[in-house]
Amino acid sequence: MQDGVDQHVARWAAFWRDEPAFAPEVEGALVRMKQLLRWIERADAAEFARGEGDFTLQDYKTLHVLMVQPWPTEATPAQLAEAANVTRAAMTSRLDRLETAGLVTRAIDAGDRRRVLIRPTPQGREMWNRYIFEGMARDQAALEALSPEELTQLNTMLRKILVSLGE
Amino acid sequence: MQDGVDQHVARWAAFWRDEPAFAPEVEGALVRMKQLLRWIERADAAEFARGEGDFTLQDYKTLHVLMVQPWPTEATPAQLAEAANVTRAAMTSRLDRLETAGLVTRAIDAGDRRRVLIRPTPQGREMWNRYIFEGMARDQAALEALSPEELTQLNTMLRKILVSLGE
DNA sequence: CGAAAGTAATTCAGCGTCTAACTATCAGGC
DNA sequence: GCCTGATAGTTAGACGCTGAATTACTTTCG
Repeated sequence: MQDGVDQHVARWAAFWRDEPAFAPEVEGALVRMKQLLRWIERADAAEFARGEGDFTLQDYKTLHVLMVQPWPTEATPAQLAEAANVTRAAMTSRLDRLETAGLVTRAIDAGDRRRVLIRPTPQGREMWNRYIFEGMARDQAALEALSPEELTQLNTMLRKILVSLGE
Repeated sequence: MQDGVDQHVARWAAFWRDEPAFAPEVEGALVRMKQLLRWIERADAAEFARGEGDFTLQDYKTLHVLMVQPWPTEATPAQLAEAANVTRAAMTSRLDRLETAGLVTRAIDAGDRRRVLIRPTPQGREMWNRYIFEGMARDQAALEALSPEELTQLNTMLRKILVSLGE
């Protein structure tokens, strides 16, 4: 079996025959991961584009990184920014939108009054529930080509990598 | 062995005990891939942040999707936009920058005069060469936790997934 | 042949994100 | 108890991206 990445990699393997920095299996794996994640991203975007409301994929992702926090479901803007991979400034404006939409609340931390604690409202939880299962179903469909054993192996390898990177 | 994703997944596994849409191994694999790619992205960004020139990581990525084209190294803006995962409008302005920097050329396709063919200049090729090997070395370092056999297995699984998605 | 539909690149307005201040609060040293 | 330095969040201005309209060219078909 072969995919588009194989051809791409084969071309460079021929070109860089004696170049130790070029590792076909490394480049192949990374390009494939990028393509897979992009495919899922597009599927998610398509789903939200269909929806007529003004609840965007970006809003959903912001809400998601909050809902995924350990109990009690709350976090500071800085933590959410880190989890969402955006700057704190960007998170401020994202939270403004979610707050005015009534999906999250802002509360000053009594122990450290510089900090702000973000918590979901009941409507926020409900909104998240409305999309999370469909999203997970799409994720499952995207990986359905793998058997449970293969999926476990895949996780084993990825886990090794992340542990080696110090996460 | 366990990583941060395991804890995260274990929490939700307990919460959604009887929810078929939640597949721990699926969510785990996707979150891990995202984290790995983010780690590499940050390493690349750090490298370019050190450089004092006005050649940005974004410029590099744009140049890269061009250099990676099959011989002869040329492509239309639309192809590059697809490869770089941005809109054509965005690619237009990216190419403006590269063109004024003397790294690529624009030429009207004689066969179809609506099309524009982008080609690297010698300076463009040299600029790309200056960064590509360091980038690949970082990629290799990021995956060094895996043995060659594991790397092959990893690619086998990712290939299966991409083929099943129709790429 | 010539009109209509399609395609490629570009331009432009709107908007989200980033960098760099700025404000408020906390912690440590004299 | 203050001053210094660090930290959390927000604000302001610049920049890049998106989506829609525009221009130029090509293809299709009556």
